[in-house]
Amino acid sequence: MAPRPIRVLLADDHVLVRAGIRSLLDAMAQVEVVGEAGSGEEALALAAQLRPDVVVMDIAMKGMNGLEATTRLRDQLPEVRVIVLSMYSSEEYVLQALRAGAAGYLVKDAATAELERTLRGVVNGETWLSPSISRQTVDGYARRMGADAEQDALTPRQLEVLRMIARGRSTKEIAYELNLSVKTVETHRAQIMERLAIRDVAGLVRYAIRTGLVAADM
Amino acid sequence: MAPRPIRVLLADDHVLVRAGIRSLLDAMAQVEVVGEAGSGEEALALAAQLRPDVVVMDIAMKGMNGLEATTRLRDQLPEVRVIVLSMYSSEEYVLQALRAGAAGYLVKDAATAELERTLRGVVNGETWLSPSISRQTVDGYARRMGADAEQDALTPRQLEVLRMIARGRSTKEIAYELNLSVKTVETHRAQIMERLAIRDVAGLVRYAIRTGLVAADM
DNA sequence: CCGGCCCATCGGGGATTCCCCGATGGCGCG
DNA sequence: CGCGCCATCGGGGAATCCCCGATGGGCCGG
Repeated sequence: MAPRPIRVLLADDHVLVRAGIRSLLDAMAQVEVVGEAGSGEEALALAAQLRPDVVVMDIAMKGMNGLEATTRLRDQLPEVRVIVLSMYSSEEYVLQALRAGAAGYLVKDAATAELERTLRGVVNGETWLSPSISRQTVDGYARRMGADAEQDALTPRQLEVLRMIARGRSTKEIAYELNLSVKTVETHRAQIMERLAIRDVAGLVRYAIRTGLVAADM
Repeated sequence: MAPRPIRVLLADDHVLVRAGIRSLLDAMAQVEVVGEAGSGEEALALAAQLRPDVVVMDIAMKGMNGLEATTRLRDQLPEVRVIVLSMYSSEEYVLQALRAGAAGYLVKDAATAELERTLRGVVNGETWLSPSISRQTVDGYARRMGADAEQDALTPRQLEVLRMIARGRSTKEIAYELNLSVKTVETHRAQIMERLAIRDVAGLVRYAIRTGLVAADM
C-alpha cells in the first residue's frame, strides 16, 4: 500500500501560515509536499516544473492572486487539481473559485481532517467544498454553468479603478492620476458595482481585500 | 537540560491556520502547546485556567479581537507574555499592539525560525518584533511612552459607528438604526478619522478589517 | 463641590460628490 | 456591417461631506 503519494504544491504568501499547513500536510500518510510558492506567479512556474497532483492555493496573495493563478493553471495544466484556501465563505466567492476551475474550496477555519478529506477527494476527481458552504451554492453553480458560464470578471480598466478606490483615492484623484474625467471614473465605479452587485464603497473595499487586489494595510 | 518547557497558549480563529502553527510549535524543543483558543474570550478563559508562559495571539479574530484580548490579558495576568500575530506590518498597528502590552509582534509572512526566536526571546523578558518593522517604530514608541502613553482607542459609540461604516451602511442608515441625527453620525465619523489619522472611508474599512472589527466578507 | 474635560448629541450652510439619465467613438466578431 | 462591449464624457438634481459652532451629561481632581 502507498506506492503513489499525492504530490502537493502549496501556495500561500504568508510564510508562517504556509509552513503551518505544510506541517499538517507532511503529517498525512501518502501525501508529499513537493514545493512551496509564495505568489501566484511562483505557483504557476513551480507547477509547470514539478507537475504536482494537487495545488493547495490561498486566494488572497500579493501580486497575482489565487483565483487568477487557478485560472491560468487550469489553462496550462488541466490535469492539475486545485484546492482553493480562503478566509471567507461568501457564496459569490466560492462560485468564482469554481469557475476558475478549482476542484476544492476550503475555508481557513475548516478542520485539519477536512483538508485531508478534500485532498484525497479531489485526486479522485471529486469536488469538495467546506461544509459551511451551502448545497444551494453548488446547485446554483451547476445550473448556471450550461448557460452563461462566466459573465463576470472585471475589465482591466475596472480593476485599476477598483484598486485605487480600495486604496482610498477619491474620484477626483483617480481621474487625475489616470488622466480621465471625473465622470468617467464615476461610470467605472458604477459599472464595477453593478457587475459585482455591490452597493457601497465599503463593499468594494472589502471585495478588493478578499481578492487580494489590495492589502488591508498600506 | 530542558526541565521547563515553554508553555504556550495559541489563539487564532482559523482552525487550519491554528493547527498549522501548532504543528510548528510542537516541533520545537522545550515548547509545549497547552491549549488552543478560537476567540479572544476563549483565550482569556483558557489563560486564566492554564497559566501559560506565552500566548500567541492572532489580531484579527471574530468577536473580541486580539488587541482587546491582549489588553485584558495583561490586565488580569500581567506575568503572561503575549506575542501578537498579524497579517500586516503597518506601524500604527504595531504601536497599538505594543500599547496593548504585547511582548512580541510577528507578521504572518515571517519565517518559522523567527517565531521560535521570538518565543524564546519573550520568555526571557525581551521584546521581539518582525524584522520588517523599522527600528524607528520602536524608538518612536519608547519616546512616546513617557508622555501620553495611550491616547487613542475609540469610544464604544465610535466603534459601533465604525463597524457599521465598514459594513457599508450609509450615514443615513446608521443614523436611523442608532436613532441619531445624520449630523451626529457625521461627527462620529469625522472624529474616528481624526483619532485614527485616516482620511477616507476606504481607509476606515481597511482598518476595521485589520482589527477584525468586521470581516471582509458579509 | 465645582470647574474642566471628554463624550455624545445636533444644526447651518457652502462645497463636493453621487446618481440617473443619455451619448459617442473604437474595436472585435460572426 | 451591424451588434455588443469597452472606455470615454456631460447635465442636472439629489445626497453627502466638511468646517464652523453649540449643548447637556458624566467623571475626576483640586
